[in-house]
Amino acid sequence: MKILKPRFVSPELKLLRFLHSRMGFPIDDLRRFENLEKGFKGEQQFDIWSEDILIDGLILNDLLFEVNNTVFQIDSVLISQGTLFQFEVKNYEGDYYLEGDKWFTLSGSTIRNPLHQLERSETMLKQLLQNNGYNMHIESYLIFINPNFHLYNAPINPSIIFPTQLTRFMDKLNRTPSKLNGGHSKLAETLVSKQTFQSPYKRLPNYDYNRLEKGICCPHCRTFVDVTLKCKCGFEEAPSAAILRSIEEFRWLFPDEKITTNRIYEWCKGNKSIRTIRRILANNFEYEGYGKPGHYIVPIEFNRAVR
DNA sequence: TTCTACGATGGACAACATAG
DNA sequence: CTATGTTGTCCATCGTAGAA
Repeated sequence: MKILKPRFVSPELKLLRFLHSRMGFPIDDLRRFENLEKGFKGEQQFDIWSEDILIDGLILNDLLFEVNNTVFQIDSVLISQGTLFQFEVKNYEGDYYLEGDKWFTLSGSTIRNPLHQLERSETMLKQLLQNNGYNMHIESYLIFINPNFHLYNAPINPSIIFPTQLTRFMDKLNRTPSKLNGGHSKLAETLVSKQTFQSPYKRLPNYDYNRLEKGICCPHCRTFVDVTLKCKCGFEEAPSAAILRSIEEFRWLFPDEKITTNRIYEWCKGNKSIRTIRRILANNFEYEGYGKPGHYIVPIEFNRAVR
């Protein structure tokens, strides 16, 4: 098994992390942030689990497509010789129950039926493949990755893989006969190239520069560090690395703002002298202009998703 | 161990470029 | 013109790696 497209923190989650350390969130945004964070943890767990897939196959993670003006996302795809496996990973924790085809948490709040979500993406995926001249057999699975998940009134549905079934499901996957050829790589490339991009900025809470807390955040625990750049969590960082990381955060949060020495000095809230900031900027980036309109050219690592 | 040299840092200040 | 922001230079201080 080969991972053709690894999983990264999504731009939106990245932005939310940057923002969350610097401002309070309205309750809806906070929930959304926590859900994304939890979902990502689940996907990471799934990635660890999927390392044991030993068949000749290709894995593509986090695919985002648009078919018929509808956007859908797939957590993970495994291309084998005869079958394209689609995995929707859920990191649900605790007790849930089913009434008919309605899903509830034990406290009684209703959640979106993940099976509908799964069927929907299978339909769309099938169509996407057909549009591109493929007619591959698709199998979709809903993977509950968290061992502390339980579903009362669970139906007998082979598309659902509960935590206790993960090992046997893996065995089953590994018994899938599979020998890939160039066509499969072509299919994988097609899928990667047919992706769509969504602006990560649309669904963020409102924020403005003046109301964000300034300073340098520890990349691990996301709390502010003091002038020593030694975090309470034990993480320690070289000055230039810390400043460059902070510039990166600023760049993500304010893609249209010009990067100047003073701006970054203020953003890092005097953790380092303005002279040091300038030196680090000058050592790492091109400078354009002079005086008031002068600024550094800091490349942004994503260019299709901006705005 | 102590000493030394060097690079990184930071303060002060003058010179320069541009917006308004 | 002034205000703002950047650059370059000079110089003192600090921490540390390597020499003595």
